[in-house]
Amino acid sequence: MLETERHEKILQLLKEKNTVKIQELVELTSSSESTIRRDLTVLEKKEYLKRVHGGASKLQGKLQEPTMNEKSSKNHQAKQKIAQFAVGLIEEGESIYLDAGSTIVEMIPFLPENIVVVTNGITHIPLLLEKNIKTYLIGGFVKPSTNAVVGRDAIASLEHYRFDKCFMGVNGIHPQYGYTTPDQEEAAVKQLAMSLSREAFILADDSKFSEVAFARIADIKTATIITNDLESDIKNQYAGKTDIKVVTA
Amino acid sequence: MLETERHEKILQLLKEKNTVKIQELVELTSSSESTIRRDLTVLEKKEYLKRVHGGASKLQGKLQEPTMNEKSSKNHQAKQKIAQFAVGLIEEGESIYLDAGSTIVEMIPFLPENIVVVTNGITHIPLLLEKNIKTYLIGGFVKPSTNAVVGRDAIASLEHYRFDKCFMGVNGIHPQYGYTTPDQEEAAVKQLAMSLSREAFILADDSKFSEVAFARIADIKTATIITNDLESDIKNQYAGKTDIKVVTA
DNA sequence: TCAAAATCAATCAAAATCCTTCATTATTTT
DNA sequence: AAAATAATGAAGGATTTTGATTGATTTTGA
Repeated sequence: MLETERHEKILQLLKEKNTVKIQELVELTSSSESTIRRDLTVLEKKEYLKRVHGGASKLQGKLQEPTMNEKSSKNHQAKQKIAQFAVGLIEEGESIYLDAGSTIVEMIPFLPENIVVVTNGITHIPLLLEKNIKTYLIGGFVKPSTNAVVGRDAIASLEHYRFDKCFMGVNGIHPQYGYTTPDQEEAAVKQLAMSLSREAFILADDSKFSEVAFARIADIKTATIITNDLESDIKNQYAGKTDIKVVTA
Repeated sequence: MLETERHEKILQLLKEKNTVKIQELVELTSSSESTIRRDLTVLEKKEYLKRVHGGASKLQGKLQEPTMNEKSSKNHQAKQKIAQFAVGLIEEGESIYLDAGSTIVEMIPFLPENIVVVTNGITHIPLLLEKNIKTYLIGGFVKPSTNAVVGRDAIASLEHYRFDKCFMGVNGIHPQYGYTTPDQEEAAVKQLAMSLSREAFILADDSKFSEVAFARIADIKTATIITNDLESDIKNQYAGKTDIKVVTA
């Protein structure tokens, strides 16, 4: 691989995440640990980043609130673990639907090349193209707040496709009220995408459990949940109602 | 193959990708590794790019623009004038189709708010949203090199809409062969968008006249051309065949 | 604090890329 | 048309990059 191409990927990921682990970069670039270490050394010398034990971090003039940092990075780590696990379920040659949103975007760096991705998330596109993944975009109204494509035309556009697997973020998971999200139009798109998939997966950290948002997407049993460690009383609530895959962080 | 033709291909790809591998260029130009290496050496000396182990990368900062600029910056001013004139044709409340591509993107800063825009250019989206313009995106395959949405699904997606006006970039304008562009799939999308519009406008600087590219979009008379100053012999060629609006720069 | 685990730096052989040279093929000039 | 000039592709050895291994260092968790 081209030296600068790898450097760009590293800096790109760092831009999104503030900190990166060596192992992530090894997988992202499919090169060896040694190579990544050498890259980091070079990039540090050029003052593009700061090396830290275990990886590298953004180099910024002012440090942010340490409490904020600690919390969000922990949350972020959980998200990444979940995303990485989700990608592990994908097999070569499959066609995949990726929901718009920050939960799902974490999957992209880990995706294999030989798949077809359909998405309604415009912000995913550059990342997908950078990975040389065949990418299809749903047509329709672009919701300004989230850069997600929704509405009547999005529904019609979706009907053109069928998926092996789809991956969704949601705002609420509840044993009785099912999966929910605040926006009615996004819910409709998610619902249809799920019904067009052989298998549906919900990615959610533990904070989403027992929450209920305005618009209902689907019943709890229509998807497999991928989440991080759960408290045991929550686990019991869902026992037998649907598959839950727990990623231990 | 002509030397300059290869050089242009190289620079073109570099523009899109930031970094290119030798092997990519070998395939793209179907010439040997040696030749590509020689080309890169030449282009580096002219400060069009930077060689790196494995290929070449864009040189960033100030150098890249000004060297190119004898041609490009003059060209850019013309493009802007043309774009501004085109926007002047739009009236409040109209529904507009904007083609993907660098010619059309120049229009966006001048657009009024109270219109509806449909586009197949993903890179236009953030600019449009920033201006609070109601934006619809065509669905379909995302062409990596141009970030344009094309293909069968794009065609189907387009059929949902009707436009008051559409604005297009093209690569060739010829009195006999009409409007042409290098990519067959993009041509199909342009063609349909034009036929869905009450009025169609082609934005083109004078370098596009008398050129012919691979894929035909439409006959010369199906659109109004917006261009900068033309030499009089060219003007005569088109006299009576179609409307030409000339923007004096 | 200490020991186990993880991460790191240094080294070296293998692989990939690069440069030089030369014969061959195109293009231009005469 | 022939000669001169320029561009091309292939082959070899030189150089750079890479990945694996080793032992040193740092972090982690009891």
